[in-house]
Amino acid sequence: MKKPVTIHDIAKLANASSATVSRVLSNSNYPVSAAMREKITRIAKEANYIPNMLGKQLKTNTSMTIGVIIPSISNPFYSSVILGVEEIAREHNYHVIVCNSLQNPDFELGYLQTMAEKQVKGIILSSIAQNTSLLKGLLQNGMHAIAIDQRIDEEEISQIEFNYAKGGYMATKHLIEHGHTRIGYATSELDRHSRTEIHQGYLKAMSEAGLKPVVEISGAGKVFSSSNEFDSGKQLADKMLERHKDLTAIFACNDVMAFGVIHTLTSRGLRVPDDLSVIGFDGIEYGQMIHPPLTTIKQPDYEMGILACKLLLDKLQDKDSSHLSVMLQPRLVERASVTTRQAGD
Amino acid sequence: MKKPVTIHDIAKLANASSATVSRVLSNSNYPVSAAMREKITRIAKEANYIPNMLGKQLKTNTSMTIGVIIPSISNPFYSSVILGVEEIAREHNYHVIVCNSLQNPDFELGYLQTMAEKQVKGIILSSIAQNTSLLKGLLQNGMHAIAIDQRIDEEEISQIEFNYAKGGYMATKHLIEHGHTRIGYATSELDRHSRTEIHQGYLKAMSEAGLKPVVEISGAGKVFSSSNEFDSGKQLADKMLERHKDLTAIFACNDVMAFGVIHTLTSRGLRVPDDLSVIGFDGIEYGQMIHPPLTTIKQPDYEMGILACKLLLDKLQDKDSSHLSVMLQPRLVERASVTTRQAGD
DNA sequence: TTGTACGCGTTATCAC
DNA sequence: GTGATAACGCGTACAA
Repeated sequence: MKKPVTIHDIAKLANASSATVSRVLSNSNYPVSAAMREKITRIAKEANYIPNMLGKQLKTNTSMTIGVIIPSISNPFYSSVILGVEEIAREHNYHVIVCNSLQNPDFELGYLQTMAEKQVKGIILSSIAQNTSLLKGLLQNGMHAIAIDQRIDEEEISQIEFNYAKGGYMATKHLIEHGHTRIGYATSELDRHSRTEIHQGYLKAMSEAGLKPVVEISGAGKVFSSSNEFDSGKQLADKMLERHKDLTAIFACNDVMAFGVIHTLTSRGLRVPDDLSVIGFDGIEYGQMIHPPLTTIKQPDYEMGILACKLLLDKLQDKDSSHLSVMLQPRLVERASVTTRQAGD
Repeated sequence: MKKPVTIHDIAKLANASSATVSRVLSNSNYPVSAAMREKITRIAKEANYIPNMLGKQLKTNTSMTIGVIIPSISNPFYSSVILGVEEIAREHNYHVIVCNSLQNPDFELGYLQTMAEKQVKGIILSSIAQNTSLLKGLLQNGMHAIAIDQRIDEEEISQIEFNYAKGGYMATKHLIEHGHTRIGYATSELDRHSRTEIHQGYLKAMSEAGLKPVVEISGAGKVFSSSNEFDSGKQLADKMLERHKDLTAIFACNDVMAFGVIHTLTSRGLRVPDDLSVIGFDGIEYGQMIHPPLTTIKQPDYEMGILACKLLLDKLQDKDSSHLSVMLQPRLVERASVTTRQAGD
């Protein structure tokens, strides 16, 4: 492990000053003679020169890095978001630091702190709960933030929202339009903005149609894991079936939970959608792989990541500090888990 | 956006030297009087001091960052790996930069390069193809690497391997032990080490039992996406059913592909496992959610991430440069997609 | 126990 | 067009 070669080493080899070398190697538009430029470029290549970004970043006060804080990468919704973020980041030579908060406020704070220490100037948040004080301080010190999938009451943060309420409304409406009147809603704890909104959408659609809502809420949501959500779905379906034997459709607050619901129904010998229709929410890829393929509401996850990263980089590069707020719209994905209610029901 | 406060600012406020401030705030064990220590700590807190890691890292030549290069985060196997990596990294105050190569060699090289420029000293690789030259150069300059899920012929790289051959053997054997004799193997292109190994395991088990192998290979694998794998599974199952009408079991090279196989079988009115048994490979969580729950071979993904990160941090911290190689073992997860062959078959 | 002064690798400012 | 030289924020010999 030899000592890394610096611009000074190159300068010596090229009989030039480190200033000139810097100008050439950093693609500055500062005038340098063609001959000198060629010479330095050649020598740098021969010497296998690797620029030390720490020096550059310290000087220019810009780390080419953005951070993303999400609940968990194991949630396919978020992994799609990340994929979108990274695509845009890569195009601009930025790197992405992924932080899984696992819904733990301490982890969130820790990540936020060390991110600031590493001079990360832009972050995309989808997990901050109530720790606004630290975040507020960072914003004043030049940090930029975009919030996705979550409402943060902070003037300086651009928001990429998703119309959860409308999504919830659309899903419920879809069932109603297929003749269903006894529709249950299975949801995890209503502790996040998104959850309450979907719930509201459901209630609104039911109310408009003059139908009586049937809501079943799962116990304290621990750390997100697909298995947990799946199990919740199974349990909620069990409860619903026992307490409301006349249901003809169930709306689950996310796709994995819908998988659980379908699992329970199938296990009990009920056919989906012939005996009961099921609709999910999220639009993850696995929805098409189960039986029957899941009808659901699609959240534009990948596009969300793309948009969030674009907005963030705009903020970082321009001095444009307009803090806009975008609202993405839900889309119904019709597959095969919903059918028109049978006359005999 | 005010100018950030540095140790010099703190020094002024505390009537101390920046050296003393540094010693206190960086938790050095250098002796500082209790009074002074308390004073500096207090003032730093009041001033909302945020250390600039770039300065520290430039000085000490250590970025507390590791990089992970994988094909795609959208593959649940890799997202589990990342979760494991990050858990260990967090415990040691390291950050994780996630790089999705999307199997694109140019992206891989680019990531490797900028990683080196950012003074990342450790990386976990699962995607490097043949670009050994750049990697080799970096290793000589103090970079440390761990390879997972892939064989890299490089003396200086620790490997965390998985016994794919044994996994393939176990899956096939499991079917044979359930009385199956006409067993098809559905696989994506045999372009990765893991793929060829599983294939070999299948062949070995078949050969030992004196059975004739039936292999169907999907066309050129583009970028990984669950949908693509799923579609491959559907198509391969179609082909198999047409060419080999007497099959009683199908082994798919990954779980998502098995989902596709099951989808095709179900669509054709065949019952799984009553008419045909299906076994997968990977052990992703979604396997338990489909119908029937998928019997599969479990790769310890999360544990792989944990182990990889531990090994890497050991390398970074100690000067211990022993390059060991670990081989993780497969485990059969029995669910409900395999059954004993019917007498009438 | 505390302070001074230098260097990490780079870019920016100013002379030439 | 080129070259000294001073920062950037921090850690750390070395001196006091």
